[in-house]
Amino acid sequence: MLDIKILRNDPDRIRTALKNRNNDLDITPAIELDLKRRALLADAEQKKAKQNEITKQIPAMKKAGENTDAIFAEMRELSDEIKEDDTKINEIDEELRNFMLRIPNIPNDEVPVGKDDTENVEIRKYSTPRQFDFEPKAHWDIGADLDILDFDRGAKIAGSRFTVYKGLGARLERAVIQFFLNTHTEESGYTEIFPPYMVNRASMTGTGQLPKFEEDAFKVANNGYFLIPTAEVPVTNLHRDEILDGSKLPIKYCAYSACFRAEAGSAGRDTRGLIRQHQFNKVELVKFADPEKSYEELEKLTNDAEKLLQKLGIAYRVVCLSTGDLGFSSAKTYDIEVWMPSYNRYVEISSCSNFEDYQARRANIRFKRDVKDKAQYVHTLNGSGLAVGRTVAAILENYQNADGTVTVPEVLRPYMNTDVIGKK
RNA sequence: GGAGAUGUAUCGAAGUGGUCAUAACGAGCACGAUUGGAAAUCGUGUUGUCCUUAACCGGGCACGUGGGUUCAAAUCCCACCAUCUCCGCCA
Repeated sequence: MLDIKILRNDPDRIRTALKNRNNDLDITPAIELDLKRRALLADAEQKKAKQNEITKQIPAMKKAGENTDAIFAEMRELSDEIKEDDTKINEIDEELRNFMLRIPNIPNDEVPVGKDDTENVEIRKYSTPRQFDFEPKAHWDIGADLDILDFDRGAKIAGSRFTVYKGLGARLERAVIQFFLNTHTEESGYTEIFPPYMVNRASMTGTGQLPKFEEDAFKVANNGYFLIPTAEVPVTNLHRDEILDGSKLPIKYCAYSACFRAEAGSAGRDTRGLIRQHQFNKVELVKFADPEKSYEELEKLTNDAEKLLQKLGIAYRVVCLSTGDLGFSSAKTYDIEVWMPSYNRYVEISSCSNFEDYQARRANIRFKRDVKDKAQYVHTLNGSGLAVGRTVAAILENYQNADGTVTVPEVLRPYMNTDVIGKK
């Protein structure tokens, strides 16, 4: 959520941001609601002040034996008026809040202005795509041929966009998770969290998934909870409604979780393989940072995620998302894209964002530099480190051999207990 | 799932319809006094948020959350949430 003061004092800044995002939302109604709200509020508060003052005198009047009938009648009327005002204010409040929750974050000045993902800017590249001296297969074919991925049975027992991992496939998925978490905790200083996979509405609102993107989430029928679309939701909300100790910043968490996405609106896209599933595994990195250092922390976080692909020895590139492709809550995002031979292009495997105080304001996460200081909002950041299913897909494709087997990347061998995934 | 209890500031805790939410009392914390220095002791200070204002001042709201009753609610009523204890069920 944006600071309402920006709406009051510098609405054009929001208008520009919306325009750069290709968002045609008109904020005029919000400005009017805010004005109306403040006028009503001033009126109601004046009435309440009067009510409080007279109420204070009543015990003395009663003690003195004075007749209070007239004053009670007058007060009843005042009380009714106040209730009426309060009802109106509450309605406007909710309407305004709802509106504010649907205004996306303002992109950072450094973010390239662009209409969509074609105008993202490549920042750097690691290694070069592997050149094959045979016709490489797509990971879904490799997985099926090696009997380690079972898409048909995934569809049978659940539905489309669900996959069963089997044998060394299941083990590879688990190895990747282990490798990621161990690297983050042992080398990069993150504290591991294992969060709930279901969260309440307040948590989903805190990180920005609600109210605008409710149709993208799975909702649990009998308790109204949501299946998490990413560990970002429970982990960022760990500190919802808290005031953090400034000397402890940055707080760095990593978390493995399954992630659940309805993938509404992406029917027909990436229907084959592991790229777009209703349930997938991901290791997420989350930081709570001092506003003055958050962009420094974004670079570090992105590097922490990149390190995994370097260790795995797979080509990737980092792009800075343009305003037209930037996520709703984010002020700046780097995507890490891994080389995927079947797509013959780079495919997103991580998205590293600085949300500045946008999520912190929604989730009310603050900090004090010193005990005497006033609490201020932290900056929240997160990034995938990395998407596990897509990593497995990238490994299968980039490490495949002419005979149909797949070489296990060096760093995963301790977890896999084999050098090669071969036919049985 | 059943029964009971609890929810007040940083923590413990008092307050059961108005004169104690500028929230008693105790602790913590900050500053000061005392001291060679510390402990102990003494003193002073210490909630958040919203509206208004250049600022000061002023005002509103908040006793788990949301409603209701009342001229007036921490206090009475209803619903919900969380925690604890016991019972049942369960990996």
